Amino acid sequence: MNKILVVEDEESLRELISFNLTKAGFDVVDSENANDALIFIEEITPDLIILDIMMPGLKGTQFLQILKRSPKYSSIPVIIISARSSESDIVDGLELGADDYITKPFSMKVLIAKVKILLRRVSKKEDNVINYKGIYVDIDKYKVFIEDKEISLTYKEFELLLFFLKNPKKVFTRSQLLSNIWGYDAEIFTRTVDSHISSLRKKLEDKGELIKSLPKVGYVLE
Amino acid sequence: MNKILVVEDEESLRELISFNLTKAGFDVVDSENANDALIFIEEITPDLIILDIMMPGLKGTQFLQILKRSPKYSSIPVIIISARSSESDIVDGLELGADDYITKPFSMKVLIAKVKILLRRVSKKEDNVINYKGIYVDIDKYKVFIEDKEISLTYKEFELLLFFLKNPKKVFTRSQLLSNIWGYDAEIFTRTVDSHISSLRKKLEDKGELIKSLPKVGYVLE
DNA sequence: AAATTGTGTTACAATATTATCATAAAGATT
DNA sequence: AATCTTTATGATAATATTGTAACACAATTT
Repeated sequence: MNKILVVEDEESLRELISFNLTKAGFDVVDSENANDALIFIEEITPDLIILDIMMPGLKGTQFLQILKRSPKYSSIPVIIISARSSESDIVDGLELGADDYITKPFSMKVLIAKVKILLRRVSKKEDNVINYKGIYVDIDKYKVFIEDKEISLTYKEFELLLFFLKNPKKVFTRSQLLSNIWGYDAEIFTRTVDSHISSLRKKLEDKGELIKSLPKVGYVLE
Repeated sequence: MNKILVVEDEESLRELISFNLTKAGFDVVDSENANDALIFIEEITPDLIILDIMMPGLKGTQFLQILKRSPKYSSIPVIIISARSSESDIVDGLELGADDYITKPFSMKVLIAKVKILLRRVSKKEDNVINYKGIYVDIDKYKVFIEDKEISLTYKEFELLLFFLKNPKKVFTRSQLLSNIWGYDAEIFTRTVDSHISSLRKKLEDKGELIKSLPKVGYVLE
């Protein structure tokens, strides 16, 4: 999730922007002045900054200069918002190093679209994920969430869950599971699978009920 | 010198834009329709495109779609110019993949400032610094700082850290790390990785805890 | 040449995971 | 209902993995 820092002195506008960005799925931190903003940048290193250029105290322009001179943070994209819409204001803002300039009043949808564009180039890698009935698995990260709450699985539990998720509604015998996940060939009589199913079900909480057992056959993820 | 392709059907505006861009030091090619523009792109591969979205013949939107679907040219930045200024027009244009949207009538100075911004970002060579959760790496200088304090890493430790920083939160097996950092078929035991992880963790002090080990899987930078 | 540094290997203790087993629970069959 | 079969699950032992210090050797520096 991308982090956005909103620097705006006017409370109602700051809250409106924060609310809309949060709703759009961003992780928002806001600051009512540029001095605090500099501290936040150190702390959270945002992926993008929305900056009101006219503020009491440290001016937006000064803030932008400081930011753009810092090798550490100069690459963070900045969108300026400003009530001033004259040609020279816009050109000045952009020449200071801002990546976009939006004049007040502005549309939240447009702001969000512009935020997305600027972030598009930064985070282009797509995730390898599976989402099935409230079970969310990020395969590359080895992470599992049930209804947005992360749970921790062991290797075998993870592999087992992943196998079911890749083959939902298909019934597997214990030997099939053993050969696919454990790599065993022989038709061994063992309760090992049962045992792992049991602990997986418990960790999946109510989603555990999605793993059904079919007597005399095996297991399915419904 | 940067090459800019201007796609605009209205002759007077096309000439005005071309004239101003040329005066600003750009190498301009113009096209009065989108079909021709596609040919120019093949021939000259411009660094940036200025596109009127409403044109007879092949529409600007269609042109943009074709462009953005082409892996070869999808990264060329596009500035849309349009008489339509409604919120939905702007959002649609941006979502199609444009990098900016300017409504007619517009200021030439602003257009040029925006062109410069987009070119600045493209021409800026890929980041040679990484800043992640208090770990700051200057790749060219081979320097690593944790919370502004410089630490000294060996070559392998540095490469290992860099690899993790470039792929944060992704889990890698020891073999993956070996092949990515040590080379193709380095005849090396996987426990070597553990060893290096261990020393890297120690040098990273409290940040060392960001490198997590996943039993039976590998390591991740959280 | 000696000292230092970087790297890969090994050994062993500390951890974590997994398989197995015993027993309970559930379901089927008569 | 009684009996038999199958599944669930917790405890525990067995196994596998990981962390790290120690060491050897090569490369580099002094």
